[in-house]
Amino acid sequence: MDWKKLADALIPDEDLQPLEYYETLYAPRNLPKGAEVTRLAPSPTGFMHLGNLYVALANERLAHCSGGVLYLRIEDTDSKRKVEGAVDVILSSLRYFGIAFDEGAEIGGDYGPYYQQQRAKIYRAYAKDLIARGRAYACFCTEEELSAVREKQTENKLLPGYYGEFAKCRNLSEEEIYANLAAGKPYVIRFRSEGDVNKKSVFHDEIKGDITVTENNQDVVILKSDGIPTYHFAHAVDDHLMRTTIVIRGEEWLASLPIHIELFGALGFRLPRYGHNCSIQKIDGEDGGRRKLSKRKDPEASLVFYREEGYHPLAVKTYLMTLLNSNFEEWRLKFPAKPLEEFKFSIGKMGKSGALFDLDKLQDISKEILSSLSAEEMFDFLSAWADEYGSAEEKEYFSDREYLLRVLTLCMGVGAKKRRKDFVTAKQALRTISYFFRAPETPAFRADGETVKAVLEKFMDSYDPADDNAAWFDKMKKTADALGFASDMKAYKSAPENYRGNVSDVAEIVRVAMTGHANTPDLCTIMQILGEEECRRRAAAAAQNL
RNA sequence: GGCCCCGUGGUCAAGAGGUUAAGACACCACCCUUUCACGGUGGUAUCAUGGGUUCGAUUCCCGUCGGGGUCACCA
Repeated sequence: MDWKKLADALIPDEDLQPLEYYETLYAPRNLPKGAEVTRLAPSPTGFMHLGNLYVALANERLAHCSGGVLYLRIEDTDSKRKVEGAVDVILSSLRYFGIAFDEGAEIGGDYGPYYQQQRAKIYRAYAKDLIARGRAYACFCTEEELSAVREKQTENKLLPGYYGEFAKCRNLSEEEIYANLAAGKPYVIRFRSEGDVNKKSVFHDEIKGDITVTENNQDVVILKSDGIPTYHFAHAVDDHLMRTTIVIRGEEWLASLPIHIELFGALGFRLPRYGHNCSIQKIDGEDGGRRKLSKRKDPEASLVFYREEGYHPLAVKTYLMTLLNSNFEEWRLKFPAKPLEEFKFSIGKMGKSGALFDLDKLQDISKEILSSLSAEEMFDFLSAWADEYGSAEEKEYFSDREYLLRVLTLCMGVGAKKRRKDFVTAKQALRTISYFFRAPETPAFRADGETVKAVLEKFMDSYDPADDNAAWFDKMKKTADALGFASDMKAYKSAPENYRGNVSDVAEIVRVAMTGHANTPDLCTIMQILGEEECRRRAAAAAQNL
């Protein structure tokens, strides 16, 4: 068989470059020893998964901790799944979560283009070479034929797929091929595998360690009938030409590693190193079964979720880092003020088993991150969130910068001995401080109406906005004493039956009347911020609505 | 089902042939406290299972079980 001629017939493009052209155009990178070249290779489906960020972070840290390069390649080879604006979703997610890449889609670089659609000629050149060398062939099987074969294989408990005796088009005669072409039958290009599934070998995965790989025997499709490559083929060509040194990807790719190994070999490429990262899981149902975070079932699988809820990007990143490198958390606790870029990320510290998504942990980290912000930084963070997701009312909070800054300073405990950690997300923070902007709707008191009324009346009678904290609290105590509550906590504790309650119960009534909440920062300061007039109005309203 | 990966508290996990088996989150208790938080102290709780190797195994080996992934002209 004249394979050269066949290659010309199957891939008739006349404007293909010889392979040496690409090899010299995309010369090996000139980087210091140990520098890693890693990549982000999302497909533009319009959906960014937490797992995307997880893997992105690992690749980013690996590149930048080694003085290497991180690039972004858009894997847009599936025309059916392509979604308008999806690249923007990718770019904006990476920007929001602070994953900075050095070259790639939208910013360019020496190894582009970085959109696979634009690399079609390159793939076709390499595929043509494979055909000319007898390592790839045209397959004219229809989808129906393929699924019929697969069904039969499953029925007979055979390994499903296109291989060996089931690879009908593998040994088509020259006449048959040209007849099919003349008849205009659509075809795909398949790789001619020389592997044997009975042969196994040990492969070193950077994360999993030594693993057993079974040789590939599948004649996988490398060019689809539209002439666009499949993932496997594009991966081999691109990661070779872009000179990727290490590929960190989800462990769902482990199963196709044998294909990639054979493909790289047939193309004469040196295999990059691989690290297969386990995916983030979630408990499913009552039986305690685990599964991957699912795009369809779990809102928290989507990166949009964290943005809408107003999680600080650094909180999400920090949480992911704790999952990625087991010694990260220890480092963070030791150096709370250091940026996470200073942590020495190590691929060897990546876990082998899939972690369960832990919202509690994320929230704890979020509190800590937010409590480390200055009032101004918090203002900016909240403002940016409100711009995009806040209600009209919440957007109004930002019109008086001075006022909001006072509120934030108090609520965050800026300047106090200890910072407060009440804020978890932007959304929750804005809800929490809403009482600074409007009276609570229906304050819920634990005490009975009579008591509430008496306390509010008595306290507001003596209230003077000019009082300092001590004077203010002194009046709170007087109110307590006058109404049969203990003002002295020790006295109360030794004989609680002698009192209706203690000064904290009295304070709670005023607190709830002012804010609607039983838990707030220092009440005295809140009342100063609200202003005398507003405080009297709220006290009166609360007493009236009982 | 075939193939592959994984298995230390509820969760993330450190760990080593001999340890009182770290730490963090969550939970509980107490302390601090004008409430709430913060903070502090303490506590409950873990080596999936059977068999080997060994003086000794949670650690090494094999089986079992359990969980996960994958078997496309999707990535």
